[in-house]
Amino acid sequence: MNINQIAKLAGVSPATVSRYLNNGYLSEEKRQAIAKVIDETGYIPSTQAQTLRTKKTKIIGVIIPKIDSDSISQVVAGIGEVLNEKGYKMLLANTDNHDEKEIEFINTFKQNIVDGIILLGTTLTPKHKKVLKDLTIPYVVLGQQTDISTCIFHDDYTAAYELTDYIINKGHKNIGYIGVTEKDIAVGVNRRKGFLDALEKHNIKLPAKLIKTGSFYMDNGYENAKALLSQNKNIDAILCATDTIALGAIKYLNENKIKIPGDIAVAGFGESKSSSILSPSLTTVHFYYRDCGIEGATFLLDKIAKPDIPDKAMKLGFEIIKNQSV
Amino acid sequence: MNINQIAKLAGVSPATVSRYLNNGYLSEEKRQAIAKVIDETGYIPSTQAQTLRTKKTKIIGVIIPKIDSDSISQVVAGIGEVLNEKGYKMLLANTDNHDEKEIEFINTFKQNIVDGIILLGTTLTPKHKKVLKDLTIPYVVLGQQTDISTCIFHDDYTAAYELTDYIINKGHKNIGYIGVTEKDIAVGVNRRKGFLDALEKHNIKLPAKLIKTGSFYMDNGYENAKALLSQNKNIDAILCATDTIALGAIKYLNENKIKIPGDIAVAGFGESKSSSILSPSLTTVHFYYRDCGIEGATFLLDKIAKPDIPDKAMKLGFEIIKNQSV
DNA sequence: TTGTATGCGTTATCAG
DNA sequence: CTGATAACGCATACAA
Repeated sequence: MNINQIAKLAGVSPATVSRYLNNGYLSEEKRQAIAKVIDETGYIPSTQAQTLRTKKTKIIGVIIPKIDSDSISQVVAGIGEVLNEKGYKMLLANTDNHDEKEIEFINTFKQNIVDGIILLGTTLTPKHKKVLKDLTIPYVVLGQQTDISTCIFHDDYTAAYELTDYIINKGHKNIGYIGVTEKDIAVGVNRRKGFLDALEKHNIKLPAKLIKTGSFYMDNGYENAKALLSQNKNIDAILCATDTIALGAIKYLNENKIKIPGDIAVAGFGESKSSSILSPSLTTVHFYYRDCGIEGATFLLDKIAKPDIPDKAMKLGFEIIKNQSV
Repeated sequence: MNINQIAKLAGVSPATVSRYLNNGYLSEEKRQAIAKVIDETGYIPSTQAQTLRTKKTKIIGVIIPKIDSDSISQVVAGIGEVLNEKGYKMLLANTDNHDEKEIEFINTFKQNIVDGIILLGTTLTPKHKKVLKDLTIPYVVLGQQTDISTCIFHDDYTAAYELTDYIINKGHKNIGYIGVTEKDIAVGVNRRKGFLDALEKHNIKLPAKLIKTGSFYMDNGYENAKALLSQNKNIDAILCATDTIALGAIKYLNENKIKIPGDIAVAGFGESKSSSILSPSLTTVHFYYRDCGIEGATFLLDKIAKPDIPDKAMKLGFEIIKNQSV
């Protein structure tokens, strides 16, 4: 079933049917005739052919580092909400934390199959930037600050600074830190810097063995909590770069009957769903993930509609969630 | 940049370039000439035009009820793994638990834009079945049993039966149940039936006010735990249809200083990430979510390649995770 | 082994 | 307001 057959059945030209489908610049009479035929036949226009002509797919590519993460799924939910509402679809690509795959996906996407790209960034290597700059379709970066395009990110530095300040004011001085790779500027660098600067403000010197780095997964927290405790007998708090990592640390502490926060205080970032259910509940930072997705998608669609609107960098706020673990 | 220009630059016909791109039925000489031009120009064939000709998009539509769920994101991760490997892309549609939206998405998808559909089912109404049956492209249903197509699902009934049996054998007799809508056969009906049958085996009669129903979200657990406790003074255990619901119940119990499992035992389904970190850790059921996604995607791609392979129904196993909350 | 010609289903242009 | 016609970029039957 195609537009020609519909035209024939309705006694009009294909062009008129096309008008009916789009602008709708035709007489009431023909409109009804066409409507009737389409209703009877259940005709659906070919998206491919439309795309071939219009160069618009109404599909947005979304690249994420992993799917089973509380924070990321919230961002994706926010994106999906906007896209849905505006009649766009979402092509989801999961890199499983392999950053070369991001480049691969961007290259796949630019093969005319998406109208725009949303990159939920972890690392932005020079190679990434090169590929992105060569992109002719609009894109936004979420979660990382960058000057190459519009980005919407969180105030990781201040969040870490204030959270650390809070922990210190609660009487903790020997604070261990479990972070992630510095290739991730937002989570790896900024959160750690906020932590260190807050310590400095309080004139606390940190021995190197109180700082650990690992993956984004729970076992990082588990293993490095173990390492921190065995290497630092005076340690009285652990700050983890993400809630997931904090969960791993808590698991280790629980298994070894170490009391939280009595023996060791623990805090994380991201306000994962379980943070409020744990006992003691986890002190953490609320970021506006859903809003991040909504803002990003909204801007991207705007940009697609009006390519000349200027790029922007948008920093979102945060909220310290003061729970029982500190 | 299109195939004609490449052909001109390489001094061959467009058809030859097309052959180079596909079967590759040409002389070494021309092959190299074309390769050189493509390399220099960075030419990428138009997916749309290819699709318009071949009717293949290499895109699979995946419809899910919500994204921010441990279990669903695992299934999606499994699907993504397979699709990636086979050069397919994933169009993700999130219904936010509105089942009419599923139908909407199926209708959108069948507009020639996907080669197949994976439906992560919650409810399969007659309307759903009608729309699915009309579908001309292959599809599979995950998480629900159905006879209209290939489905891969979990043994919810036996899991609930054995888990309940375990709870009873641990000395609990006044067990409350917090479930979900019966429109969801797998989670709403089968888990509850397994629960009730296990009680019956032990000759335990259950007053109606020990059974509650609500949403898939934490507040269902929270509110209904409150209701159960206020209405049943002898209650000594609560079985929840999902871990998320159990987390809500635990939150209520914690807030009211009710000891788990001393005063009330709690169990759930799905082995959410936090289940092992909670203290006490949550007794739950491990389902093979990732495998479900992998199996589903693999079968779907097989079906696309060979449309005449027969449909099948595949029931996956489970494992009771005996933790401290019971 | 290669090239020519045609059509996939739609939209845009332009004349009527 | 409407219709004929020409693209969009590619793959394939067929001829060479």
